[in-house]
Amino acid sequence: MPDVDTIHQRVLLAIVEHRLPPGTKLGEERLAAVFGVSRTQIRQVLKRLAHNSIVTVQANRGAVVSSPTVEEAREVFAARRLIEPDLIRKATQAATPADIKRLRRHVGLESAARGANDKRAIIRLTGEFHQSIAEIAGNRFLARTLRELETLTCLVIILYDAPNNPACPPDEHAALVDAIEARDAGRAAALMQEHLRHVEGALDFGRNNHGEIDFDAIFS
Amino acid sequence: MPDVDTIHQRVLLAIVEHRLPPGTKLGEERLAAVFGVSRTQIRQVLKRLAHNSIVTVQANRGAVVSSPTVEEAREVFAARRLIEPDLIRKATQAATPADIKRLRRHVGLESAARGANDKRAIIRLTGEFHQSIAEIAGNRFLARTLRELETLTCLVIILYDAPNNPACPPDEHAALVDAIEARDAGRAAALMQEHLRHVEGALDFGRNNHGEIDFDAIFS
DNA sequence: AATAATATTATTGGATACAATAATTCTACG
DNA sequence: CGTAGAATTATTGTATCCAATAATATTATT
Repeated sequence: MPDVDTIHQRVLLAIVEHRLPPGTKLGEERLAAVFGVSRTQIRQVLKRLAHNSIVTVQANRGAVVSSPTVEEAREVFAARRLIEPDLIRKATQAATPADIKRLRRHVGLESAARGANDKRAIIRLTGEFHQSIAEIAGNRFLARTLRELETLTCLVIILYDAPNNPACPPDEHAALVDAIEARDAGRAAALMQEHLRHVEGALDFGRNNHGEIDFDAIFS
Repeated sequence: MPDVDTIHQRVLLAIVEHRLPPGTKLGEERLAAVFGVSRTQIRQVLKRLAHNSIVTVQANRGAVVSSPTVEEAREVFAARRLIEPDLIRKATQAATPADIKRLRRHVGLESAARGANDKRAIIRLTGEFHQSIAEIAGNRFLARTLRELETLTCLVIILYDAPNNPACPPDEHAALVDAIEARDAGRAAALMQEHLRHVEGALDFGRNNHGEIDFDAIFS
């Protein structure tokens, strides 16, 4: 019988891996049955997700996986461009040899997933990479904010990515680790900024999100 | 009969205004009686506060107002020094004349509260000023993070401020509004950074927090 | 008399039952 | 045949009840 934290993690993972796309209704009874727990537990999970904007709850109408608007998507990236260069600067100073080893191993896993064309693993590992850097940097509040932004990024990508778009430019993570290992905080920060611009640049905000139809655009 | 949001606000305000200092036990039944609601509502409020680190819950032992450690305090300020200069930059670009007028009026309220020596009003208004800038900047995720950091700052101040320390250097907020009005984003950002350094600098992290006793320090 | 073990009490955690609201289906009328 | 209204169903929101855990008081023993 899984506890609230476990359920939260599993639902989050399902959302991140795009098994629960934006717009999906998350009924309480349904989830309770799936995890074999009472609604009480599910309710806590949904509240938590809602607090991070991962899920949107309407009064008396339940929870659905959020569909970030174009504005929200831009704000997510603006926030990441602000926070992550600073985090990697701090990480470059704070990283122990063990940390760097761990990052290298992680990049290896990413390559493997890319080789196997395992998209879900790629998405998950990509997110974990950025969060690992946040942890090494050692500011729990910024790390928490990044965790939230990272998850939202996954929703944004599924809504707005241009077709046949590589999830994350393949070897930029490796370059980031190189800069950390060289203790070159300036380069690391610059690479991170560039990296985030690449990810955002690969999106197509003109294209409407899949869930809702923009009648204005159609009948104009 | 107040709803969850109202109760959340009122508890938060009480914490911010130092009427509920760090370490205060927040018993569910007690709060439920105070607000005339059931424990169910109170639990939601406490969960929400816990999620923002305002309150700390121990399993089966209830919730207490958090006592940020020295490390956490430094991390709060590090995060603010990163986020707020950027926010005021954005606010400088985005601010409408009405926004600027509102900020001026707010600074006026702060002066008045300082004149009346109303410490609780000073603390509250100071926080609201920073949050107003975040709203004008228009990034809801950064604004949310700042809101959390602001509240934690209030806890940090009560724990670590040097006695007889002016809450916030009096006229720096006015100078910030001046820079916004002059559309000088660079100056605004620099002033903000300086402002935050002043606030942090006025704290005494050597002094132990009031709640817990450091036996190691005493018997060494 | 002091301490340890035990019993009691208080408080939190969770499930269930009930109430309120929204969604759906059915029926009646145009 | 289609639409509007009403009844039904499903789902969320809330309170209460019970169980589990921790804190406190009591008692017994050395």
